[in-house]
Formats: sequence, structure tokens, C-alpha cells
Amino acid sequence: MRLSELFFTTLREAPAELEMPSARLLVRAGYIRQLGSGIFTLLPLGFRVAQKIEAIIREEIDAIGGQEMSMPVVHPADLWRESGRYQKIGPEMVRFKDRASRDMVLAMTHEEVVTDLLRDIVQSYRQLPLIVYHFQTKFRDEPRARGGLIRVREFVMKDSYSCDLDSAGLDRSYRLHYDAYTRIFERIGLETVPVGADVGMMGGSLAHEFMVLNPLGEDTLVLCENGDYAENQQIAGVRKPDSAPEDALPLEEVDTPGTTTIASLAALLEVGTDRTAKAAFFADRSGRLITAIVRGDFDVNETKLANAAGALDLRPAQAEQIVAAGMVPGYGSPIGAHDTLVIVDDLVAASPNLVAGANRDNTHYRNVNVPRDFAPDLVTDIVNAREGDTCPHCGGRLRLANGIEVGNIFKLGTDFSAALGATYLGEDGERHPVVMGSYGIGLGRSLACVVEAHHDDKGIAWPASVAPYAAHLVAIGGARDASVTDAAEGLYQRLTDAGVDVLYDDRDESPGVKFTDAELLGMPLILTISPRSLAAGGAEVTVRATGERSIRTIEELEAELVAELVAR
RNA sequence: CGGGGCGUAGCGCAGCCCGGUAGCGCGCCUGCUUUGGGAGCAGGAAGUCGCCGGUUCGAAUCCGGCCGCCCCGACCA
Repeated sequence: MRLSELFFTTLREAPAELEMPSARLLVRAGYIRQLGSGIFTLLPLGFRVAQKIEAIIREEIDAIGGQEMSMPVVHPADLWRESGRYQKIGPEMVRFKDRASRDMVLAMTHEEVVTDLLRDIVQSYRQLPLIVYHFQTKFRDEPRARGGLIRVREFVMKDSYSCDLDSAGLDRSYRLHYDAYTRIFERIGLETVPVGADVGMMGGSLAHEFMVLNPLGEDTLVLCENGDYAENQQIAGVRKPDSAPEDALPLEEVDTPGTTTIASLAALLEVGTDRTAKAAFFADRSGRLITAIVRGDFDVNETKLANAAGALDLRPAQAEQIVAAGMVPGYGSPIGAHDTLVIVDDLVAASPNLVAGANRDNTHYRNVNVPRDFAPDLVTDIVNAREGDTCPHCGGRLRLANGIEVGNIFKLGTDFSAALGATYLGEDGERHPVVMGSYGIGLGRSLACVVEAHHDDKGIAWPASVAPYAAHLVAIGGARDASVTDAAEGLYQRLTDAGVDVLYDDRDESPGVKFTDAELLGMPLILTISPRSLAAGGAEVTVRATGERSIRTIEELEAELVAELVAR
């Protein structure tokens, strides 16, 4: 491709509203353009990268037996009513009516459609197992798009679905995807950490997320220094510290003016935050008040709390509701409370003589003991693992890191097949629900993560596997020296004819512009042909990622690039 | 949805406080010169100042409403 003909432009300065390095570079280099909040166009360069990533994913999913197909983006709402998600999912699903007033939705994911196909097509155990997949647009009306391509509302996902006879089959399909994902991300140049994860709206029993470590990532990961433990903080286990045994002392009221935070309370009473109990108040969608009690040195984990409460989602409770339940925000505890579900962290239950709210302004109790002073509805782990906590596996130190989720794998089980009636007739003559798994990779997000991982202050430095072109050919001084143009045109022609993708900067621009753009665009190799390089014997080859330069004859260069193409 | 910020030419910005002919840099077009690190000179094109309404002789500027975008939080497969 000749740069003079490519539909693109580079920008000296990125649009002010973009902060994420990948978004700034992709816009500046002419790979993407933003149309609206969380809605992007892939320009020809960006589209080529997406296609390269897609091709790698396709190879790997085909290799584990996946059959590619294509499912629609617009679905009848009734299908989603059957699975229950029409009611369960909030406003992030776009709903509308067609001209006949039928309720429709935009696809956020495709479990329902796959399951609908299964109940239509699969009758016998002989038709299983199978893996189907597609690359398709999803629309999720995120409350807040952010980070360029990292969190968008419209995006293409590779989603595959495994359909098995039983859970042993699902285990195999899950493992196949786990290994395929590991290869895929390695091939596209992403270092990922698979972490155990919450199953969220997918339901099912087991899930992993493939995370790219990135300080701007939206997820918090809990990692063991010994490398034997990696989980999303949403579900990460916590080995609780032991508390020294003490006899329960009598409840004692204490004046604590102006101490609505644990920090100020502990400072006033001159005790550690680990001697306090913290109350946090949430409401679920049905309006039920949930009071969470954790030790003052820990934070509430809302995912664990929601799972413990059996709640679909949690929101901070309104002060009026807390007061109506007999508690005082800032000085709250379940002592004397009513009309609330009380969920207590197991560490609180094991810690004697804590300071807790007295449900009166400026007043706390000392020596609160569970269950002597209030009766929990449930005692379980509802706190976040912290930096430096003890690994539940090996006793090593845990560290926290931010990550971006580029892929996920879920064991769905039979939730969808049972709800929609996707069953097969087994060898035993009985009907059984198909056992399903669901596996996603976000294309655009992966693309952005590659840029996050492969760039410098000059621009992008694509890994060869996903670069839109294998090389960027720059001709310098062609206007004065016809031999430069001849050599560059000749090399471009022969490489192109040989099937090597070359981006050829044939524009009438100054050397500075051409070099700067080449570095910004980020092809793995920059080939410079100029009077100087010709005098030195051919073309100058610069490895974009390392800056390493060397001179090759045109023939060597051709042979090398063609050989590399064949190798891939 | 709560908090904060921003909308003026393709991009980056000034002008707004204190109302009076819409500006700067880059980019773009034409010509000449230049050609190994974002060239020089000359000429030129391009803006409903986000939208609607109000105040005023007069609004980019003041007032009200709305819309859009970004950041933090909430939320999130």
C-alpha cells in the first residue's frame, strides 16, 4: 500500500479528551476515530490489525475443533425472557420495538441464541460434543465508556460456546479453551495472567479471566509472590489473621464525638483499626437493606457480599432507610437494628471486644462481641484481600495489581439449556440438558492492550504477528535522485508481488515527516532507501522495537522478508 | 446516576471575567525553492463560536434550559 493513497492522517497532537496511551497513539497514527462515547471506527490500518488478531484467534479456535458461524446482533426479546435475563439485566441492554411493536434487543452476548440453536438442531448424544463460535458485534450500553478502546459500548467479540454431554466433557472443553487462549494471547504479543473470577451474570460454576497487567486496568488482581495464586479481587480468598483469645468484657458505652470514620474513631480511642467493627449499608434491587459488618482494618467486598446475600446488585443504601431500620449512619451497628439482613465477616465473629457503633450520634460501644450483642443472619467471608495479606495456598505474601480483562472463560453448566429446553437423548434413552461453556475475547480491547504493551514515546511498535504491514518503506531524496525512486519502487513492487505486505511512503514529504510517521505507525521494520543507503550498498533496515539499524542489499532484504513470510 | 472539567476552522488552543468587525500555531490548497529527522518564502481556502431561548441597539462573551465529550466515583461479562 502506498501511503499517498491510504485513507488516514497522522496528528501531531492527540485530541485533548483522550488519556489512555493506546487511545492517543491509535488516534494520532490514524488507526481509529471516535464517533461517540464508547463508539469507534476502525480505519483501514486499525482494521488490518483487527483482522490479523482475528486470524490468529480463528486458527487457534479452529484447532480445538471450533466451527465458525455468524449469529445476529438483533434478537427478539422473547428469547431473553426465556432465559430470565431480559428481566435480570439492567439498562445496559438496549431494548426497542420493531415496526410491528415486537420487543427486540441488541445482543450483548449470544448464549441465548446458541441455546436456541441447540434445542433446534441437537437431538442425540451422537451430535455432541461441539464447539461453535463467531466474531460478532456486541452492544452494551455501559454507564461509562472509558480508556479509548478499553471500555467501549460497541465492540466485536470472538465468543465460542462449548456443548457437551456432561460435566467431564465441559471440563475438557474448558481446558481446551484455556490452553487456546494462552496461545492466542502469546501469539498476539500479550502477556496475560489467568485469574479465577466471579461468574457474574453468566451464572455457572467456574470462570477465569485472562488479564493483562496495566496500571490503568479496571480490575484488581490478587497475586501471590510465589506465583501459585492469582484471582480477581472480587472472589479472592483471604486467610484471616488470628486474634488473640480474650474473655468477652461487658458492653461499655463511650462518647466519640465527630468520629464518623474508622480512622478517626481508632485515633480517638487509641486502638488499632483491627479492634473496631465497620458497618456498611447497601440496598439490593428489591429494596432490601443489607448491613455488612467487617473489621475496621478490612474493606467490604461487594461481589462477595452480593453473592452471600443472593442479591442481583447492590447500591449504597439511602440514609433514611438506614435510620428507619434503627441505625445511625456514622455510628451504626446491628445492635438493636431491625428490618435488615445482617451479614458479618467471619473475622468479626472471631474477634472479641470490638468497638462498634451505638446507633446514637457521637457514641460507640466498646467490647462488642458477636453473637452476644447482635445476631448475624449470616457469617462468611465478605472482605477484600489486601496488599501483603497471606496467600491462602502457600502462605506467601499477596500483592495487588491492576489488570485489563482481554478474555474470559465460563463454565455455564446447564443453566441456559435447562431454561430453554436444549436437551439431547442420551445413550440411556433419557433426555439430558446440554452442558455448556462460554468463552469470549474482545478484539478491540486486545488490540488496545497490544499497543499498551508495545509502544514508546515515538509511537507504536507492533509485534510482527499483528502489524498491519510487515515493513514500512521510506524513500528519501527521490526528487533529486532518480535511482532512489527506482530502487524504492522496484523493491516495493517485488515485495508486494511476493506477497509481503509493505507500506510504502511515496509521499512528497520531508525526511523528518516520513521518519516521524514511520515511528508513529509502528511497523516492525522500517526500510530506508536514500542516496546514502544506496552508496552504502542498499537499504537501511531499522528494527522499530529496538532501534537497531543495519544495511542490507536489496536482494538480501527481499530474500529475508519473503523467508519470514513463508515461516509464518 | 453523583462530583469535576470541557465544547470557538481538520488538530491543539487564545478571546469570555469587563458585550461592539472571530484570532494564533499546526494541518490543508497554489506557486517557487528545499529534501537523512515534524523545511523556507509568497499567496489562498476554511468557523451556524455545541443547540434552543432570554436580556440588550448589539451576545462567542451575560442569564436560563438542553445536548455532547472527557476524568473521578457508582456500575461493569
